[in-house]
Amino acid sequence: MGIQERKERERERRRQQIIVAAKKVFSEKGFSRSTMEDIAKEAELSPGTLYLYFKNKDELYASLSLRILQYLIIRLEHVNGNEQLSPGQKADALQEAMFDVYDFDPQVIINLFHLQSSETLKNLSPQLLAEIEDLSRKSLRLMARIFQEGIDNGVFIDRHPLALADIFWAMFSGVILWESSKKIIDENKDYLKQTLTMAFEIFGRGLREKNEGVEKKA
Amino acid sequence: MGIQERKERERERRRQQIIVAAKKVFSEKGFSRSTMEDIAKEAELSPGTLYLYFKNKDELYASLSLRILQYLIIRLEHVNGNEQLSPGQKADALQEAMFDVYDFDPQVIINLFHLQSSETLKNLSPQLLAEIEDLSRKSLRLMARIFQEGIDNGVFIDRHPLALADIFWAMFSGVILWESSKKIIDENKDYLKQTLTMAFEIFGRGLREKNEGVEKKA
Amino acid sequence: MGIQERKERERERRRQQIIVAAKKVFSEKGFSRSTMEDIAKEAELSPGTLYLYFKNKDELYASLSLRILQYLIIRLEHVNGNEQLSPGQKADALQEAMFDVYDFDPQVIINLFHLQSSETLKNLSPQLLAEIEDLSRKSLRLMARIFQEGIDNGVFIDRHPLALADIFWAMFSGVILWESSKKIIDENKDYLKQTLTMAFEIFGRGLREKNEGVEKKA
Amino acid sequence: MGIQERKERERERRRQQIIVAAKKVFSEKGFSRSTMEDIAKEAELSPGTLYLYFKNKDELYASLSLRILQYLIIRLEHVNGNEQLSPGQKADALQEAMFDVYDFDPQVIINLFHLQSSETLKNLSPQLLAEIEDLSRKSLRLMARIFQEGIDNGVFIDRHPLALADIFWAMFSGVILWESSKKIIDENKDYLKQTLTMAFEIFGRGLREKNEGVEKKA
DNA sequence: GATGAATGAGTATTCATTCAT
DNA sequence: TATGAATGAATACTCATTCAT
Repeated sequence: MGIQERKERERERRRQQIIVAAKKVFSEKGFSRSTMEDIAKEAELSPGTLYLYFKNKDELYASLSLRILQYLIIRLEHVNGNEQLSPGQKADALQEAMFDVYDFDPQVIINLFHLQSSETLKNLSPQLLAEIEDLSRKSLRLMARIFQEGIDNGVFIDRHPLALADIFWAMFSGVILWESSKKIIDENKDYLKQTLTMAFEIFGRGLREKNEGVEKKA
Repeated sequence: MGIQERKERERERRRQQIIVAAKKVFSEKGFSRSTMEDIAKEAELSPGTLYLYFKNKDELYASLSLRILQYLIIRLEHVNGNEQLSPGQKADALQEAMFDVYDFDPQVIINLFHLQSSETLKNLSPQLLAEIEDLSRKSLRLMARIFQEGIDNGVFIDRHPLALADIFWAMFSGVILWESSKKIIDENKDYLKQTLTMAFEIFGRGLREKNEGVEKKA
Repeated sequence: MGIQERKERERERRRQQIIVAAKKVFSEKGFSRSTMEDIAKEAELSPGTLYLYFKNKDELYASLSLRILQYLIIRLEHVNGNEQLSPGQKADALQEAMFDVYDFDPQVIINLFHLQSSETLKNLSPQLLAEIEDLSRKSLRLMARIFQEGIDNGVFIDRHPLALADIFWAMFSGVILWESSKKIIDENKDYLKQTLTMAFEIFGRGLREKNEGVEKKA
Repeated sequence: MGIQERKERERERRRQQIIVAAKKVFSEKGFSRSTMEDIAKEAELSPGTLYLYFKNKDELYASLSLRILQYLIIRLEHVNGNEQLSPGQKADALQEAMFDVYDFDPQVIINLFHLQSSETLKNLSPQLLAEIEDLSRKSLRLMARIFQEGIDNGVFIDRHPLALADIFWAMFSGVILWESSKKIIDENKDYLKQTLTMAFEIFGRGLREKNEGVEKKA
């Protein structure tokens, strides 16, 4: 058992070592121009070894996103769990967390986009796919909970919290989060339009607020 | 003379025919999984013919972005040129224009992202590259002018118009526009943070506006 | 008839125009890296036009060799026909002629080599092939006749004139003439060895001649 | 250490295996009509493997020349190193060596010619290029040393040894050696003419020697 | 587990040649 | 005749993946 566990931990360490190397290489060259050999070299391993830890190149790539989602969720849970904070302060803490995510990996945006490609998804194992979907959804809900709380307390204006979480995420990452994007690209454009319309409304209010009176007269 | 002109027009028609086919194939499969043969088939041409009109696969892909930027600029110029509209109405018209851009090609986002990869840029001819940079900058300035006008008229609150244009574009397309992104990725992350901080401030205001009093009390 | 003839002359002029262009391009880039389009551009014609005058790229290339062989034969006939010259003077005149051939086209060597490739020969029309073989043989015989005359007059040492012609040609062009090379490459190595053995003998004699006594003592 | 060395030897074996296959295929079809797949098949390897040992098709081809130059130099060093031989005997041994080189690879001539094409040279790595230049020069100097010795001993007539080496090589291979040819083609034709004039002089002497008196009277 | 040499299917690109105008 | 746009077969080269050691 102890041995089993130690082995498992060792295995996990290797996985992380590879992911870190992959992150570096993908950042520099983009997905399709990075070769498995590049990554192996960066990780100071042989190409064959990579396949002991990841089924294929797509899974390796997807694991980057998984990792950042895990990090994001830890940060979100921490914000949510802090009973001391008012909804407004939580929104601010959320913003802080997002900046840290960005520091952790400035390629978040591109990673998550690449992941959405239906061709990429085909090459992922069902487990990995399920895990990503799960974490995506979870992170969205965690964000949404922050807004929900604000709305419940009458502190935020009354909007659907999930949409707000999307907007927030969109502002941050320049990307509509995985779960939503998938819908957009694969199914229809309505969801995007709703979210964006709401975003623009908020944006417009922020933009004109101070001089609203003037605008109305015009 | 007339012949020269007709030929030129014929040539342009062919280019468009290829671009339309490429757009379709790239949308369906993504860049690296689309082959030149796929595109040729879609365009009902032979692979060799593609190379009479585009230097290589990267240039063909980049031309998609060029095309959408051209369309965007036409729309923006139309909004700007309409003297009838108040700054607020222009902001709304801008939003309309952006939705139309999205209808024109829902892949805008991915296209522009792909374009930012420095590995991709290496394969573009200097002219094409210059043209893209020029149009990117031009579109940003056109958006900025709309906000500038609002600020000058005391209708919008006082922020740097270029940053507002960035935010607007980011909200819409889920992407930080080419000119800015290049800065972010290649140089430093400060510019992004500034823009985002501003975005969050506007967002926060829009979010809490109605109940600001309550929040303050809390 | 007059019209027919004028047309034929016009046609020949075009052929020469193309050959001159081809010579230039082939000299600069070598055979396989020269494209028919390069040649067409150099000749200020369209690619299609080239095919009105030459069956294919190989025939165009072969025609270069044909042209130089024709030039060579004219010079050789002139030397042979001059009754004023002694065999020794004819040998000197032969040398002069060869230098002129070289000035006419410094690529002779490479042209004739390329021509020998059996893969190239496959693409030539039987007529062209026959013509080249004929001219090659003719030029060798013309050279041989000069040596024959010297031998008959007791002026040159007694060797087979054809072999002497080969050696002469080899020295000049750095190449064993078409007829011989073909034998060497396609059939066997004996002919080359014979020729070379004789060449080395002559060379050795010329090299040591002055001090032959010394050498013999050693 | 031992492992490192064994691997290196194994690697060299593979290189030779490929070179041998390439030699065969190139001999049969010529450079441009031989495909990498042909060569791979002949070597009983996959196309990809060829690229593990040679950067590209041109480098593989150039390596054939390298190999023969290496062989030639070994033979020349052996002749030069034999203190037993008189200059005249060394010249004869040189001739023997050249015949063996020819037996080793009857394509020498064509290989070295191909190598001279400036378009080919562009695709070679600087190291390989330097190595070829070095060996070319070295082999010429080794030949020259044989003639130098003969001249120094008063056995050979007094001419520039390098030019003699060129003539010798030209007779043998039907090609003016790389170093010289490069001068000829890229710079000017003077060097060739000098060499040839000297060759013809030697030729003429060998040709007429027996009957020189007769000729002079005529 | 780890290696890295070998694989070979996959693809961008070229270019001799054709043919409608 | 001349054109030159279009063709599409041909091929060098890449790289994810495997497997004997």
